[in-house]
Amino acid sequence: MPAKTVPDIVVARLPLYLRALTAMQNSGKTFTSSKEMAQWLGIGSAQIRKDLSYFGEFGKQGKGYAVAELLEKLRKILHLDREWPMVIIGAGHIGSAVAAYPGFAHRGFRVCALFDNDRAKIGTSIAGLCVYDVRDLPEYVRAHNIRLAMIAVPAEAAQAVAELAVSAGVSAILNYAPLNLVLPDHVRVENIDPVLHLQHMTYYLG
Amino acid sequence: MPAKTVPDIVVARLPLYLRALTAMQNSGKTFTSSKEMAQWLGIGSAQIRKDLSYFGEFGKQGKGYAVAELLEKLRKILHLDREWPMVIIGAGHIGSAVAAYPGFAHRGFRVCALFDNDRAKIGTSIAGLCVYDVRDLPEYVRAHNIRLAMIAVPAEAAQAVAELAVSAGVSAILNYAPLNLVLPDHVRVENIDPVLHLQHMTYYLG
DNA sequence: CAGTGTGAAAGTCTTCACAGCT
DNA sequence: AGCTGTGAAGACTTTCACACTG
Repeated sequence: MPAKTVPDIVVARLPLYLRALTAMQNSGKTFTSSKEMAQWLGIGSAQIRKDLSYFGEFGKQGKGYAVAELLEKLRKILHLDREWPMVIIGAGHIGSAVAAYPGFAHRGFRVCALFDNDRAKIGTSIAGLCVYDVRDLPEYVRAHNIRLAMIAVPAEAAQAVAELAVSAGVSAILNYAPLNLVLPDHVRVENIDPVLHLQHMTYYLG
Repeated sequence: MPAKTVPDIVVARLPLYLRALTAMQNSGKTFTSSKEMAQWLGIGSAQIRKDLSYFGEFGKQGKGYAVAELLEKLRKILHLDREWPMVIIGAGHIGSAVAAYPGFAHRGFRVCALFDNDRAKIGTSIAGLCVYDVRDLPEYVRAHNIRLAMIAVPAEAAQAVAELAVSAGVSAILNYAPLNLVLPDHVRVENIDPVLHLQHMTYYLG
């Protein structure tokens, strides 16, 4: 569908549009406009129109966008017209909290299992999910065709488990460990480090 | 110190440099170069040099950068030469996990207290911190001169508590609720929504 | 020589502004 | 009349490449 190749930064905004549209739908709206979405999101309306134009023409001239229809299109574009199974590697503080996060299910994702190397945790269950030995990760990933992993182990261990996951077939990683993972180009990595955000903001807090 | 005004995107990278340098220091390195840092971070060396040049000249020609010295300079620039007290609003899943996160203390931040509106939680303690009534937030923020808050309440409640926090003097917010907060321009807001990252990545997972 | 600091060039992203559709 | 979709302009960011320094 994309005629030109789509800038990554544009792709990154689509989930934002999805989120705003979902909120609108939940509040009963059936139509919206680039202007309304823009106010909601705090960005410019032209940007939204241009971003969407990379993927097709979804609006009705003079009327705006049908919320349900645009939602469906965006979901298809982002491959959210299916459910993505995920594993979490690391069953400590962060891993447990992420496993218990109720926000995944309704937005396209399902946490299947946790992995750890701590014998005290292996075999227990967290948030209703089994904790397996990290050595069984490759087998599990292959058996269940897992493409997505979240890494929530200490920084020292992160690179090694990331490589293990990738060698088993994982091709996208959401990394909570505070370091930069170095992985083959075909693997997508996104990072979450709250401290980075805080340190960014303190710059402005004279 | 900044002669020109510094692009925000440059400021956003400084914490990354800080993190890499800290890791280098912990592994015993005393000198590094823009090239080495660049490999570590997966970006270009020229970018690092140019970013740093907005703030001064920190390198030694032909030698590189003294790790400890550059760390100190960056900390000063980001105002991390002090400890920032923070509050967490919302003592549910996410708030509790964030409160228990051990990664703040050594990177310039200290969680002081949690706030919630659930009578069952108020008065209890989580991760060694008191949970207070959210109605006492303004008083607490003023009394302790809090500038930073993390919001971890359900989406429906987030805008209201953000406004409450801001009216009491909070000027930077790290928002874990999955919506866009609309606040006065002088308030800095950064958002963390793991699902956004996942949805970004699934685009590329054919 | 190895590596910084930096103008200038190249590249990318956002915003403008308007033709065209309903 | 109101709003989309989009070239073209403008703004911003990254990268290049080299004079300069210890």
